[in-house]
Amino acid sequence: MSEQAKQAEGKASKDSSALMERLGYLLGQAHFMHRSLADRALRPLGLRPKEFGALLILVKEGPMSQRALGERQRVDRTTTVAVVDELEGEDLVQRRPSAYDRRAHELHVTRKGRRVLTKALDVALRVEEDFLRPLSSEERRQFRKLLERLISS
Amino acid sequence: MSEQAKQAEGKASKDSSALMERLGYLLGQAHFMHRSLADRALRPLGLRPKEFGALLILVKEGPMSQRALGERQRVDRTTTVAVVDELEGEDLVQRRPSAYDRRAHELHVTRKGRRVLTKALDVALRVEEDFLRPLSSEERRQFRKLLERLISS
DNA sequence: TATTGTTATACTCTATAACTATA
DNA sequence: TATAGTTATAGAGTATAACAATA
Repeated sequence: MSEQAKQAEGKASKDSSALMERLGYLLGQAHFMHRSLADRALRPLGLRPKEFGALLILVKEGPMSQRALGERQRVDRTTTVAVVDELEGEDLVQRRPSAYDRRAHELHVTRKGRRVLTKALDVALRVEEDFLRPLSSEERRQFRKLLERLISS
Repeated sequence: MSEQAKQAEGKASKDSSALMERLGYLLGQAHFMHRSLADRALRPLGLRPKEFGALLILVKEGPMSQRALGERQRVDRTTTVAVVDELEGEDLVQRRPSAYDRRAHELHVTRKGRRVLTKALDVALRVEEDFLRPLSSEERRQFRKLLERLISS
C-alpha cells in the first residue's frame, strides 16, 4: 500500500510542518485525497474521472466533436480517443458521422449513458460533501469561490 | 503542446461551466497550474518538486533515514531511493551510515544543498505569490487555512 | 497546407515484488 | 520474522510523431 493510500485511510503520521507551509504540497494532497475518494466511488459504475467528466460535458452541452471535447477537458486529442473508446465500449456514448465535416465524429450520449451519469453525479456530489466535511457550509462556498477565481484568471 | 500547457499560458478557451462546478476539476486544475509554474521555476536550480520537498524537510527537521523522509513526503520507499539518488548525484545530500542501525542511512544536507535550498525556497515563495495573485491578502490566508484543515482531518 | 481522428510509441511518475543486509 | 534500502519491473496516465482522410 502506498504512503498516500495509508494517509487516505487515516493511518499516517503527523504532517511535516515544513511541507504544510508549501502551497504545492497542500494542493497536491488535497487533489490526491479527493481523487482517491472519487476513484473508489465511481469504479462500481465503470467510470474513471476523465470519463465521468466527458459524459458530464456531453450531457450538459450537447453533442460535439472529439476535438471540442478535448478542449473542454484540457487533454490531448489522443487522450480523448482513449476516453471515447472506453465510453463507446460500454455503450454510454456513440460516435456518429458529422453532417458538416466528414473528418469529424459527433459524440452522442446514449440513454444508458444518461442513466449512468445521473448515478455518477449523485456519487460525485456525495464525495465532494464527504471531502468538504471539515468545513462549515459558508466555508465550503468560500473555498469553491476562491478555487474558481484562482483557475479562471 | 498539451492542452493544459496551453491553458497555463492563457491560450485556453473559456472553462466549461459543467466542469467548473465539480470540485475534482477545480482541485486538479489548481494543482496542475501551480505545479507547472513551480516546475519551470525550479528547473534552473536542477530541482524537481519532490527533491525540493525532500531538501526542505531535511533542512528544517534535521538528518533522518530514508524511511522517515518517505513518510514525511508520503511516498513509497522506492520513490525515496530515486529522489535521494538525484540529490546525492548533485551533491546536495549525503548518505551516511547510521550509528544506531547499520541497515539505515542518515541523510545529511551538504553546504551546497543549503545554498540551493535557500534559492529554491525564494523561488517557491514567488511562485506561490504569483499563483495566489487573484486573491487579496486576507483571502490568501483564508485559502491556505481551509486547505490545511481539509488535508489534516 | 491545415485539421480530425487514429495508431504506435515513449515518457513520467510511482508502485509492487524480490532481494541483501541487518535487526 | 521483520525492516532499511536497493533493483528490476510494471502500471497508469498522458504526451509526441507519423499517418489517412478530408477541409
